[in-house]
Amino acid sequence: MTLKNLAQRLGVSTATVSNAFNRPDQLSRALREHILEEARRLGYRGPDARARSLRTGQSRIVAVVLAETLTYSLNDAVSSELLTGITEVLDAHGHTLLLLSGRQPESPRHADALCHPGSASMADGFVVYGLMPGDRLINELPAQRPLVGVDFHIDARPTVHIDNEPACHAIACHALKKRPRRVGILSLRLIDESYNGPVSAEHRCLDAHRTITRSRLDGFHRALDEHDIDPTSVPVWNIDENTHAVCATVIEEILDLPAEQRPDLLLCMSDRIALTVLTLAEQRGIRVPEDLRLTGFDGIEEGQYRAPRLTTVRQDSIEKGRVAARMVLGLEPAENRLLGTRLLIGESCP
Amino acid sequence: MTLKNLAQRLGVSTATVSNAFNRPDQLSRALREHILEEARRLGYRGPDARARSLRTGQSRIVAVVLAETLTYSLNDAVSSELLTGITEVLDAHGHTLLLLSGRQPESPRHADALCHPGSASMADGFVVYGLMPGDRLINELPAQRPLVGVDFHIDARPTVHIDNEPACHAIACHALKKRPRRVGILSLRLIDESYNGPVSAEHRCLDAHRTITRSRLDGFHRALDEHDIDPTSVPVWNIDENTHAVCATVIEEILDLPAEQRPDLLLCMSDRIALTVLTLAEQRGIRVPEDLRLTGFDGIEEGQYRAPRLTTVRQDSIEKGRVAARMVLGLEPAENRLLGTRLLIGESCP
DNA sequence: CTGAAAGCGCTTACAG
DNA sequence: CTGAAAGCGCTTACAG
Repeated sequence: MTLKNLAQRLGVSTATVSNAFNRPDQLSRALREHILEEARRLGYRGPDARARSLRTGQSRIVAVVLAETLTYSLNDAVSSELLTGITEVLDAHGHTLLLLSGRQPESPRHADALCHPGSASMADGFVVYGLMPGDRLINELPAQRPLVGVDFHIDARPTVHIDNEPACHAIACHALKKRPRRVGILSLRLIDESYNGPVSAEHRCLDAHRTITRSRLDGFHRALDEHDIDPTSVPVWNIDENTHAVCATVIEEILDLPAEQRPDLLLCMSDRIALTVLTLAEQRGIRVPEDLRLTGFDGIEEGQYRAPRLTTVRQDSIEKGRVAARMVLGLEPAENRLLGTRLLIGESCP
Repeated sequence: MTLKNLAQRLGVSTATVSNAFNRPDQLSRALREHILEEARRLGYRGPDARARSLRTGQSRIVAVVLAETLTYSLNDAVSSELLTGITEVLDAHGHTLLLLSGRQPESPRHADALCHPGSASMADGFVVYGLMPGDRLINELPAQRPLVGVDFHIDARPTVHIDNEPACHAIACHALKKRPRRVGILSLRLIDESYNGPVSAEHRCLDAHRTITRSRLDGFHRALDEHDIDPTSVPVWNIDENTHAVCATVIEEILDLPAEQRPDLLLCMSDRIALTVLTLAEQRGIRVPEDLRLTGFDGIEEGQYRAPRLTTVRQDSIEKGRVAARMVLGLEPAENRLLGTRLLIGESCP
């Protein structure tokens, strides 16, 4: 059943049927009702989105391109919040969300795929979240359509960011008010290879301008400096994926150090990391904050209803998503935006 | 830049350019390479997905229609696992995921929207997850395209289910081996209105054939019966949304009952509920399992790395998603499927 | 308020 | 291996 079919059966032109669905003001109320009723009766569900999008050049679809795997992004609280904010705006404006992933789990796709934008070119606009592994995917997206980066910079495109460096400086300053015997930093992906464990001089760090982890590390280091602790003396552990399972392997290594080598303050770059420390410390009878103080980053819900609550930086990822979506839809100027954060003092580092 | 443009510039027909992108075997290797190279040089990113989908009738997009709000679904561990399983299969077969929600947060959309399938008609197939509020949305979807229900039944369509009744019977039997003084049931949405609190005779329950909560309740009741406990004597609390915040209001009410009225065994229909009980009980100095035994449902990760681990039913939602996606793509027969579950004994109810 | 006609950008038999 | 042509289902000026 097509619009043309329907028009023939009803003895009107296709333009009239189209108007019945799209421009109520272009035909009489009675005729419109008649057409809609007959459409329903004959099983015509309305104009086909494929044809419509070709004709109008608009699909009412916005794609979110996620740097991480979809599996990760769907299960991570921060990514989920971002998506929540994006969909909130899209919903309100009659758009829907297409999910694309930059980091395919294992896709030995045929070489042909290289020259195909796939369903990406369906979307009216794009939100790109996180540092993509390579620029290939981004270069395949239609260059003329709006594209907004979140949490990392793309040349010649607007970005939505938070103030990572000052936020980390602030939380570290709070933590360092009470002088620790030994500090450690648990970092999210800081280096350019898949690796979990202590970072040493040989490791090649990711480009500072493009990653949030470098900014966060800079904030920590500035605070350490100001408190007369040599940043180079503070060990940094790299965690390649922000999941309980991956965090746990690195953290166990740290918590199982002899008590005199174990840090009594851990600055973590995510709440997920800090929460995993909390759980594993509990299991080992290490008391937080008495034996080990702990800061997180993100301010996710899970960190705020457990006891002890995390001391952390609250970032409003939902708002980040809203802003990005509004830029893509042209509802606000497409320019770089820096969103603020808030220090949250919990019991994990009072 | 269009395919036609490109063909003109290169002095070949549009068919040849199209074949260069889609059917490598239809032209010489040298010509193909030449075309692809020139395409790149001239900024042509490959055939437009909109036109292609109109022509071929395939968009390589599969839509997931979620009964709950996207906000909820993206933040819930079980929904996220389902989506993970779906995207895994879609990715492997070159499809992408479109997210639709049945339960719009607040959308006073103009009446016109009623007669529009919107971008839904873009998709090649549909996975519908959970009981939709009303059949309207489903009836708007193109009837000829594959559609698979998950966790609830749609007339004349295949469904992927788990064995809710037997699973709940089994976990309740386990819990009732040690006779409780007083049992309570914490149920997910069981009644046909937004309500949080004790369920009484006046409440209208949702249709038994369509909801998983009724099946789960039946399983609990059968076990109670077999253990000589009158099911009608066991209070049931309704929780309208499976989030920490909503669960907490109901649970606080229960935990704050005088000790002699408070249940010492709570059968919960989700791990989220059970975990919230755990957190709130901890805060009140109620010991689990000594003062209060607790069972969950789902087997989400968060329940298995905390101490005490939850006693729960593990359902493999990722597999549920895989199966549903494979059915939609026609990779396996579109027929009703019942997936098994596994009883997980943790310390919350040994 | 209604209809005839062009064309969105592509793919696919089909003829050469 | 290549090209000319039809047509996927719709929307939109435009003329009446």
